[in-house]
Amino acid sequence: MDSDTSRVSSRPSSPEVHDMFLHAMKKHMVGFSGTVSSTQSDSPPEIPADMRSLSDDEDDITLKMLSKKDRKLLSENELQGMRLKINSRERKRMHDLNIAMDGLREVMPYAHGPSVRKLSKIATLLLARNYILMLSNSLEEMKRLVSEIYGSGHHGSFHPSACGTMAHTGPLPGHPTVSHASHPVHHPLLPPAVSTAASLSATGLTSIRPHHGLLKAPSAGPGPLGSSFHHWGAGMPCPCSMCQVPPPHVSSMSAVTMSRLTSDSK
DNA sequence: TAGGCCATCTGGTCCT
DNA sequence: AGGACCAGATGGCCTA
Repeated sequence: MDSDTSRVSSRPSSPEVHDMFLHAMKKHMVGFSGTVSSTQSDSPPEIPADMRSLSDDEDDITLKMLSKKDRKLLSENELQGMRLKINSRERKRMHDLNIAMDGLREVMPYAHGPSVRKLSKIATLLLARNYILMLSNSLEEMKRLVSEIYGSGHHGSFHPSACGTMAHTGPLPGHPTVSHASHPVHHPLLPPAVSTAASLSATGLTSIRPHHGLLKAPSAGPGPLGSSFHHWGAGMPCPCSMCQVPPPHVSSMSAVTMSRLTSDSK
């Protein structure tokens, strides 16, 4: 379910069982603060001492609840029951949302190793967006190449002009910079035209904290997200279309090359 | 210790 | 009426 089990497991994920009694008690506490913190209500051991003295006397509570002279109390109890139901629904909703978020994380091309921290929600969403943009660009580029090659029969320019718009700027984290020296690499998880620090901040990516160092290994690259996102270091194939086709020094493209290109880019 | 991230509660709003 | 969705508040956990 939640990939960050170590963290999540430290929290009571479904406190509704033991909470029924706790909430009922808290509602009957005289002078109990209206702002009931979640963690307080979720953690039975944290019941204040004065409250524990009440919890010991369950019969007293039951008596109060059943007392017909205090009809308001009953309605409050009903209210509390409703509140518990609503809280439970909300919890379930958020859990489902987290499950979906985990599903998104799983298909994100960042290193999934145990040494890598889980992407935060905001980072996951932003990276997913940029990844989709990159894939869309790659698809368009591929379409253009195919139509250019098979349409006009012109084999002269292999390097896609779309590369210019994809802003291959810095060395990709995990990528050997040398291999891309003549082939600046666009970062697949960055917006197509945003690789500079300035444009990054414009997209809000730089506003994301490096997430406690997504990579615990200190050998992250110097790129904009180099210290945080080590996408291709864990055996993940770089989805960059340029990394899946022959290097640009192959000036003429043979049919064999093209078939490889199309098959590899799937 | 500050700041980031998170889970949960809660009240409000909208929809069916 | 009940449920889904949302945003604000709150407090815990973790890391730099």
